[in-house]
Amino acid sequence: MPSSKLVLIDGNSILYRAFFALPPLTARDGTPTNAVYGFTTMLLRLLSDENPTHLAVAFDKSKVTFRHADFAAYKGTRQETPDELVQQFPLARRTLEALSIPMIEIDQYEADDVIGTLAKRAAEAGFEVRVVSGDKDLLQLVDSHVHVLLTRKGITEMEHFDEQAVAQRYPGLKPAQVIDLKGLMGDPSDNIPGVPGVGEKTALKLLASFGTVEGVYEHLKEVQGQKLRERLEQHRDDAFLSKRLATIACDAPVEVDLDSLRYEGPDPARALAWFRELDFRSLVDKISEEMSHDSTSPQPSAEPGRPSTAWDGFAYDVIEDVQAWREAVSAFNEPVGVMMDFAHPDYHVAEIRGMAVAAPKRAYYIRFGERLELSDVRPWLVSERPKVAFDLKSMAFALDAHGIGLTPECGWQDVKLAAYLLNPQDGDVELSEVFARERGQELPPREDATREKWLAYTASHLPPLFESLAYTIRMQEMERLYQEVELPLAFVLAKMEITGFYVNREKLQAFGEGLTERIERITQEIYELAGTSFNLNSPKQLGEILFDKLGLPALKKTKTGYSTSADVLEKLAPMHEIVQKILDYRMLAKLQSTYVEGLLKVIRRETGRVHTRFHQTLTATGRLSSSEPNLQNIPIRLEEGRRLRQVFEPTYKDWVIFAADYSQIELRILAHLSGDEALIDAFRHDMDIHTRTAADVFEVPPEQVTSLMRRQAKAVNFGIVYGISDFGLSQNLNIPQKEAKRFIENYFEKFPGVKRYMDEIVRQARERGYVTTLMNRRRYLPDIHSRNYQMRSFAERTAMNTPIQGSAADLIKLAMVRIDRAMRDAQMDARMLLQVHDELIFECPKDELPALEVLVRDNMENAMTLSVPLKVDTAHGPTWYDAK
DNA sequence: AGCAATCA
DNA sequence: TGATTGCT
Repeated sequence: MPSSKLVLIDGNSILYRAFFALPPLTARDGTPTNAVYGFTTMLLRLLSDENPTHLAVAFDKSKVTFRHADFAAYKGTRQETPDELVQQFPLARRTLEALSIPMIEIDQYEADDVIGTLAKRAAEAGFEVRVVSGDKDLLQLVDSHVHVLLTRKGITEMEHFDEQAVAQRYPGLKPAQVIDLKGLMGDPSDNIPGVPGVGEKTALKLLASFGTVEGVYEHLKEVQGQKLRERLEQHRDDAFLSKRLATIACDAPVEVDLDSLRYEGPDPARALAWFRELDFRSLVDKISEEMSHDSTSPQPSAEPGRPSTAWDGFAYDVIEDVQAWREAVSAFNEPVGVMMDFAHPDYHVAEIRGMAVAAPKRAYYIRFGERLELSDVRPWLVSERPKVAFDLKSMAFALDAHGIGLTPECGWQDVKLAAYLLNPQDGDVELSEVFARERGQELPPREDATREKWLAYTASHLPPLFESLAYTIRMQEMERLYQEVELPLAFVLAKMEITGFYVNREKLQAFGEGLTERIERITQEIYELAGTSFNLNSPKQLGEILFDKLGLPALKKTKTGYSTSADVLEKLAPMHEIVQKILDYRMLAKLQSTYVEGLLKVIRRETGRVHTRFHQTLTATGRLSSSEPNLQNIPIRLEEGRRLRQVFEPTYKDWVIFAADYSQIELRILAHLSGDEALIDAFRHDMDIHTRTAADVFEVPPEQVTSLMRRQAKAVNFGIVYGISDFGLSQNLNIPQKEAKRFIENYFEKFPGVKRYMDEIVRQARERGYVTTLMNRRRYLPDIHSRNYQMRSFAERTAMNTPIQGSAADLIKLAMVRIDRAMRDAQMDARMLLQVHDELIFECPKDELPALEVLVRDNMENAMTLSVPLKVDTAHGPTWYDAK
């Protein structure tokens, strides 16, 4: 049996060294991390190089120690520890916690003393001991079983000192004489005086002759050199004091049992989660690599028939009959990873070939066929047994097509959702990207030939992956957002996608035919006015016609040429009748191509409905997005486009479309977040907020607010929500930037709480590197420190906008989850169809309308309690158009 | 501010 | 990929 090996680390010394040895380094949130980084890399290096059986890190507990009783000025010349280092001590402690490494500190004693005491005890108990520090004083501890590792220039480079190495570094010196050396030399860094004029050379010579400080003074007369003798005589007390100060107390009251320092290796999930939080990317890679190879850390066994973490040797069993399935699944008593084997890359094509079910130590591929059907695994899929998936919404969608309805109560967790909450800026990511980011592991390529193995392999990794994500989510206080909002919402969204929205194809085609006629007519008119035909859809050709041929002024340019955007064309409209026709053409063409043709393409033949996809893990703010088709941008502003909504009908004849939207949700959230009294007051009195803003900003009574004033105030309110810039507002209102600036200044004067909030949130973003929403959804803003004005300003506006937009997203998502549950509880037939950021669209039988209205309004208005009331407007009608 | 779709 | 337009 190999002997026990104890590694003792001088935490303070290493952190101090690391801080000054490494360039500045910060986490995403701006916290300095260079010292912790060095500390951690050193720890990991030690673990792999020394392979300790026992391990501890010692810290100084208090500034005042027993040494100060002896010499008040001890360490008196030390500079104040820099703030950037002070901040890192708690991080170092949490690092040790994450790595499960014991920490020791004792009142009145320094880390040295703890180390000396433990080293001595351990050596007596037959341990090999390694002491790690940056402080040469520790060399006094060296003996045949205690070696000292001193950090070299960097931090991971170590110089190994045994007795021989000490004698080499200080010619002829024994480790025990280190204190005598220091007694004579002193140590300016600790304000230990020593004997002035005695340096290392002289001290070593003296000690070679007389052994100790005591020996020197006993034989003072024999010392060569009168001046030296005089100095020694004069500073006798200093010499003895210095020796005492340098002497490590090997009898400190350390009430720690050596057994309790036994080191079993870190918990990989905790360690990785913590390193991820610190943004130690290279360490995340490194440690996951080490853990998958290091035989001392807990690993799945590599026995025959059992999976190892490595792809090549990965083994899994194929299950094809009910009996084997039951046996396999009943043997799991831990969270199980599940990967569905879709026959098609699009989950809306809900064909399922099989599924992988695996934990780190056992993996199966379940092949569906005659002897085992999906319905056989249904009880397990809907049970409360803990199961981990990647993209639950797609599973819930596909399984529903096979009569298996997953609910939030079914014991599922979702790696994709968890990963999104931790890094929303990455958008919709693949499983392989999460693996790469969280574990530093490359996933093998997904190939047809190894499909089943790939699924089993990845499934086996899902549970630990989820564990580490969940740990960080808890640390960032997003557990409620995950458990009570995003996770249950996935099931709600799956249901909405499954339901779809009925589209009256004939109406839509007729609408399109009307458009075609108008487009043809207007195209001819434009060609006549231009005197030539050209591609109206090409901004380049259009620009040539307008600005070169017709000689209209080019008001704005783009990177590639003239700008022909709507705001430019609107200014040119009075100058030539072709311009308005082009604007009309643009509108009609948009309606035709995007909405009529686009919608017709995605109506499902079988259902006559469109089944949009809601992306729950895409936006940086927490909003949903919608695609194929995007039902979140169906026209409404202009009547001609709005009519398109007439093609969206209820499923059944006697049903209606019901819509409920939050009134001024973002400004209400701003009122709450900022605590601005005027804004809060306005909403408590349910005023028309734009009129009220106009009255304040233009200093007139509300009755005298003109429509222009209200329009301008409305733009200011928008600007405020988006994080105002005078440039942006001037563009919006088509006014000089100076005037826009005055509007904003006026606004902030009337709403000082808003001003304070905006300043504070930007300050917070700078300090922490991120901003948060009401439910602690987080968004990192690394550009907030950019030297580039544009990028920095953008980050600042994002800092102002994200808490507002993101909190609104939190709010409506929470409402959706509750509404879904309430509708199920009440066994209603009504269905939620769409979410459009601040509104929800339903279809329901006419007779359910009153109950649905109450239920929806209640859950939306009371989703959260803010300092202003939440107001919901509702409407209904025979089509979406009529629900206004 | 945040998205998606279309076209060249 | 960029320009444009649709939505909140």
